[in-house]
Amino acid sequence: MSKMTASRVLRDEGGYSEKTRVKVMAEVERLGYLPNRIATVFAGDKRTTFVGVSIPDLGNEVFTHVLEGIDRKLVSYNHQTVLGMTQHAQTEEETWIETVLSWKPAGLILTGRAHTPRAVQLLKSAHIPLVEIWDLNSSPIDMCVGLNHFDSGYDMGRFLVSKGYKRFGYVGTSHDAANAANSRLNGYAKAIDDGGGRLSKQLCLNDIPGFYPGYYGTEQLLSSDPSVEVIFFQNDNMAVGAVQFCEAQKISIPGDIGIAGWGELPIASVLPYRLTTVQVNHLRIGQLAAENLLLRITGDTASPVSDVGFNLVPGDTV
Amino acid sequence: MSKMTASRVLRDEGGYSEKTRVKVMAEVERLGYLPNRIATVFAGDKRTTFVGVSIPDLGNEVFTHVLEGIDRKLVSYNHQTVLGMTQHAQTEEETWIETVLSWKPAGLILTGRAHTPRAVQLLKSAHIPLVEIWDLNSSPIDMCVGLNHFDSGYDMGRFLVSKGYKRFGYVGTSHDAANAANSRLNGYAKAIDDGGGRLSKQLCLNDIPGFYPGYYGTEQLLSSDPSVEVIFFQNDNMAVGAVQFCEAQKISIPGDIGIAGWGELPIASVLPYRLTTVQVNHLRIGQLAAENLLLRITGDTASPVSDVGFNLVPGDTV
DNA sequence: TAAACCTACGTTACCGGTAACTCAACTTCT
DNA sequence: AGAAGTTGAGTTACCGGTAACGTAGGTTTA
Repeated sequence: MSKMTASRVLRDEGGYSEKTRVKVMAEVERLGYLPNRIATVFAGDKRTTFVGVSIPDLGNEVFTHVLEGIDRKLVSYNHQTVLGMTQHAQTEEETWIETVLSWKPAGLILTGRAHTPRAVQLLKSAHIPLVEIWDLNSSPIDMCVGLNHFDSGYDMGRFLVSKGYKRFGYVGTSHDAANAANSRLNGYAKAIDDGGGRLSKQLCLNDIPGFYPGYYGTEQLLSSDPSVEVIFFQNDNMAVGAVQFCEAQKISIPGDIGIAGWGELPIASVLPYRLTTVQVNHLRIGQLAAENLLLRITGDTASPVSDVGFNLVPGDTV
Repeated sequence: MSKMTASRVLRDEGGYSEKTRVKVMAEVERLGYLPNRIATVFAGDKRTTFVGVSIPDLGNEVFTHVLEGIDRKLVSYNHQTVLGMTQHAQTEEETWIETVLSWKPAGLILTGRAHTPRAVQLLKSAHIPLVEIWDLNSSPIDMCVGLNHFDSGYDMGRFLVSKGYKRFGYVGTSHDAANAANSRLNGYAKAIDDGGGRLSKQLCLNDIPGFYPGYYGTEQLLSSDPSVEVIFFQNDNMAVGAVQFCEAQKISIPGDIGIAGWGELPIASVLPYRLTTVQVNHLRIGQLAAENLLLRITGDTASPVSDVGFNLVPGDTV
């Protein structure tokens, strides 16, 4: 029997008899044959079922939620996630993009919209479906899915202004001007400015945005500027750290100080009071990114810009 | 110029003149040539630089830490992580293994030691480096890295017995008998039995092991059996949920009830007191797994069983 | 009943690298 | 100077699938 006949049976392509099919399948069983998908890709100048997904880091819960949304969707369409942790560095991302492209992925999903010029060049000339997630981008390389971080920061700022606060603080962790957290800070600052308040102290710690930096960041901010009445944190983890600091120091919330987080992470559900925060459906971002990518992989069209939006949660901590 | 000459230059294989090298590199630059690594793998019956990494889910912080340890190490040796979320299901894992193997990965890292018979068969006949992580296994398919979960549960049980507790409780989330958390529970139960105490109530919630299940699980356990004096939780997240529940209900810790967690997750760092827990270096498990795998990929030998151990943290909550 | 058509296969060539071989030109040694 | 070795190339074949084409035998149609 020719290998072509076997190939036809295995691909369920038709053009073979039932008798032949049985014979082929018996042989497959006997030999424990597993197809070499590499050969198929190579032969047909096709692509693998891999989708490269780059995220800044895995320590940050929001990105793992996004990743989970992506992978679940991809798996259900027989695709696999190839992970890329960029450590918030564009050069790392560029290296990773070049490597992953050489393996002929079906598509790419990148976090953030800032890339090196060479990376952009590589992405464009690869001619494969691409989704930039997290921060919304009016002119994506191919597609993008996310929310407007500036607006979410602005809305929080405006809300806090409406609560009567005059002196504002901010605690975050990154110095990277191009990132989304910074857009939130910019929106927040703008809203405060528009509302006649004053952003009297902003802190960008050189740490990961977790509980403990929230804890000591609060301590640091309050000791260097005790006039601050309310603090907006980069995310809920940091805000929870702040709440714990205040509890430990018998600082009343929201009596003595207001606390606001961002991202609605699970931890907030067990606090003694509802945290003021911005609710974002991280899983949905991942799902939508994967869905749009898969549409393009199968040759359909997909919306170039998808806004998943956000919800301000008033809470009880301001 | 023949493509063979170009191939030699690009692989830095020697046997070419400087003049030729310059000519080749100029052409590479001009065409924006990217090598097709698929072709190389295909031609030489070689393997890709992909390493399949299966984890139960991404919602659980411990696994994301392990994954981070793995990926960081792999990246530094020019390998890439292909993610597999098995959703705690062996059949999902089997399907994923089959798919990933057809793409000729350099190696595999699997979480847990329980696999379907067919999966084991596939893994054995693939003849590639393989590390089973998390729970220690005296007879791994190839290699394993982790700790003895039974022992960690036993040690915690013995410690609590030594503190004078008589009536014990447990709150976890899974019903899967083969998993590591269950080994901890078994070790815990054995220590209580050996110490003459009584495991009067154990709860296995059908939920993810997060803060909120810890919160309502505690409520459920205490209302159904108020005699329980100390509760061991599946992980720190659940224990923190329990602490929050007790704070909300004005139940004193450790006066009215003892709380013990497992895994030393970051959240514990901002509690008002030090949580009694078991410290495990999750990142180290990932790193070591990747290290051993890479050793085997490059043809060296690596230890078949690596125990990363654990530390009981006495804390202030019992 | 002959032409037209379909069914179930087999044959050939190709994808893009690289191992293994060949070979001309040049260098070094006896 | 001739033999032997070295250097910098080119040539050929192959990896495992599949697209495209070929074809023998059976079936349908005019």
